[in-house]
Amino acid sequence: MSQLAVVQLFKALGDPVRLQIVQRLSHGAALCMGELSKDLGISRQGARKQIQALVSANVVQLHPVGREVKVQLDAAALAQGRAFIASLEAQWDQRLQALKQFTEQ
Amino acid sequence: MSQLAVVQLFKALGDPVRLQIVQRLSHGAALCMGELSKDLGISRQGARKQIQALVSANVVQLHPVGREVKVQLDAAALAQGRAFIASLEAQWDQRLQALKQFTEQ
DNA sequence: TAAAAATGCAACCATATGGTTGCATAATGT
DNA sequence: ACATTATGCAACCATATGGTTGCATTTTTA
Repeated sequence: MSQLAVVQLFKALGDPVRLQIVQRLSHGAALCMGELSKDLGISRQGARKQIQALVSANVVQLHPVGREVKVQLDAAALAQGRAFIASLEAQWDQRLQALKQFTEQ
Repeated sequence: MSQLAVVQLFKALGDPVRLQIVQRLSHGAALCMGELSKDLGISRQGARKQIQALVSANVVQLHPVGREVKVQLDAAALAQGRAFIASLEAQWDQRLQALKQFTEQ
C-alpha cells in the first residue's frame, strides 16, 4: 500500500461527518445517498461531497440501482489502515525490545 | 475514546508530512525538532506547526531538554486508532455473519 | 403523460490549512 | 563576554476544504 493511499485513507477518516458515515455503513446495510444525507445535519449536496471524498479514498463504493445510488463500505480499506498502524506499532515495539536488551547488559 | 479524539487522530495522520514524521519516530529514537525538520523539504517553522498538530492530537509528546525539545511518539494513540478501526471491522463482520445465516436458512 | 423523487453538476463563499518570512529569546560552546 | 545554536511567536499568503444554493437530468409513480 503506497504512502499516498494511506494518507488519503486517514484524511478521509479524519472528519466528523465522514467518520459518522463510515460508522453507519459499518453496520452492514448499503444505504442510498438520500438516507445517508439525513441525520448528518448538512444538506444533501454537502453529504454528497463527503461521500465522494470517501469514494476517492476507496473507503466506500457506489452502486447505482435505478434512480438510487447505494453506498457500500469497502472493508478492505479499513483492514489496510489497521495493518499500517500495526506495522508502526511493530517498529516501535521492536525498538523498545532492543532498548531493553541494551539496558540489561 | 471520544469520537472527536478519533477524528483528530486520523486527521493528524492524514497528511504526508505528519505521517512521515510519525514513521521516523516509530523507529524509536526521540528526535529533536531541528533533526526532524530536516529531510521534510519544508522550513523549520513549517515542520514546527505540523509537530504541534501531532501534539494536539496526542500522537506525539514534547520533552524540553536544555535548549532542545525532544519529540517522542505516543504509541497509545496508535493503539487507540487501531482499536477503533478494529471495532468498525467487527461490526462489519458481525453483519456479514448475520447475512450468511439468513441466506443459509 | 405529468408529477414527484433521487440524484448530478457547477458556481459561490467563509474558513481552515500548509506553508513562508522576520524577529525575539534562551541555552550552549569558545 | 560573545557568537552560535535551537527554538518560539506572529503576521502573512495561497490554496484546500466544507458547506451552501440553484438548476438540470433520470427514474419511478399516479
